[in-house]
Amino acid sequence: MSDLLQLNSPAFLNLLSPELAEQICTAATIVKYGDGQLIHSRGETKPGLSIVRSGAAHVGVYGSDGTFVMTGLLGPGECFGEFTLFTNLPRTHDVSAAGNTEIYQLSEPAFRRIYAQHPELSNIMMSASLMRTHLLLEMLDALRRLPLLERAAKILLTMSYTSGSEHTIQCRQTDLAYTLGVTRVSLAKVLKQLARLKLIRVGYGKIHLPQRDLLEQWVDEHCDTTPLNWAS
Amino acid sequence: MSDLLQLNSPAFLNLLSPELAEQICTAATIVKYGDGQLIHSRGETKPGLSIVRSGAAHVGVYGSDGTFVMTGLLGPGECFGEFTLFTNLPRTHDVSAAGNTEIYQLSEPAFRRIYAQHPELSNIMMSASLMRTHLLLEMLDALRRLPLLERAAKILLTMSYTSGSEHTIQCRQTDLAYTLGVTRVSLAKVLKQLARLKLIRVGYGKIHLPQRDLLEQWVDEHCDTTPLNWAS
DNA sequence: ATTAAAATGATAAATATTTTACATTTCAAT
DNA sequence: ATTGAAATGTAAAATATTTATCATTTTAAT
Repeated sequence: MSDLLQLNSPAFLNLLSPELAEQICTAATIVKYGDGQLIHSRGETKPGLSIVRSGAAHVGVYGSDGTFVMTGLLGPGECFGEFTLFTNLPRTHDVSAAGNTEIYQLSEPAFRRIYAQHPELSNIMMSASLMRTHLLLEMLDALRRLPLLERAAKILLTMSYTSGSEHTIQCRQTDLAYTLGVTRVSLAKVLKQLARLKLIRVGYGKIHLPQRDLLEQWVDEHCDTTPLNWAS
Repeated sequence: MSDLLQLNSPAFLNLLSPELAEQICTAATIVKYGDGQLIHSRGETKPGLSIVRSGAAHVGVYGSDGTFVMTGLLGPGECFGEFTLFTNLPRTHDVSAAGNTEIYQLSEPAFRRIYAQHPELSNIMMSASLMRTHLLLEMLDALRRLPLLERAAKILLTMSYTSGSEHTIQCRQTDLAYTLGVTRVSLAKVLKQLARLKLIRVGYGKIHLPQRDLLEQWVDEHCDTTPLNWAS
């Protein structure tokens, strides 16, 4: 029970009061994307807030050789694009749909209007952003400190939290490998090990987590950081 | 000129209007720390905002074996502790002084008062937080994609941006190695290479960057991500 | 049902990294 | 100036990862 990852933060949309959530969804346009379709590109400058309505979104960067490095997988309720609203900088990531996906697209003016009307929104966005920072720091730590087997388990678990679906993670081994900073060959090896441990099942274009609690427990036991005493 | 790292974001304190900065510094207590002294510990719950006044702060986590994994180096004007103000969670990192260091410690009530009085503060904190997220994503990318030599160069450069001193980075090779996710032996090897390239000079407990522009240029040429066209 | 494209499975040689061990240098305290 | 602790320098064997191929499985489209 010690792991920071377990502080499974609720998605942005669920942090809002029902009224505010309602208002935002109403003000937004719902846009549908097919599997693999590009939602936003790195370099775009048009600002706006996006929230996953259904499906999931892959966030990452295309290298100059065309390879895609995934940095995150966002499920329903998760938002992205805040960066464009609070800094005058272009988008830093490519975002594409994982399966059929609906996105609430909120234009900058609409966002500003709501933001001005609801002072509590700033606190919520701040807390969401800080939570994300925190997850990133955990991910960095995993990347640096954990052997590949543990690293893979931990990141699969993290992804399952934000992906929306508890038992299936939609992504190719090639992408996962890049996310973990290793080659597909190395990844395949550890996936097989995790499968032997009955923690996952490897599918075609997806990884199944038959019982996430088991994976949680395993990660907990094997990926120690100094336990935080949340009660203290 | 393509690299995201080059978007050398100003420190928090410098984003504030002079009046606001003044008010914050006045409201805060200045606390002095000697080299290596602990400023905050992971697990602490007392909230508050800290800003480096002089010197520098090492941010990281102690593993259960006592080893320290540094995740960042903060110089004058940089802040930390926002996490404790916007989430009800304990501190997630250990922070210690690198050399003689002065910290502005702003209590939660003082922060809240100023925060309520200055609506623009929320935007600034948001933008600072998002910038940090961004740096972390860059760091993650470097960790995953770049060979050790390039990775080391890039992270040294990043550290030089936030450390306050342009030409010297205060940290032991052991810490740097952990930060890069490799052993000291591997790190030493690439540091020697970087030194041969005249990009750095290795000291005792510190690394010198005689000409940061040279390092910048080298990183730019060797650590390609798809260039962002900032002008578009 | 057949087929082609996409993804996974698997292997071996080449390369990189870690581990382990010990030598040397630097710094600060006497 | 001397000394001990802390940090860096270096080397070789053991281990892990990548690279480069090719085979097999799965999926979706005809």
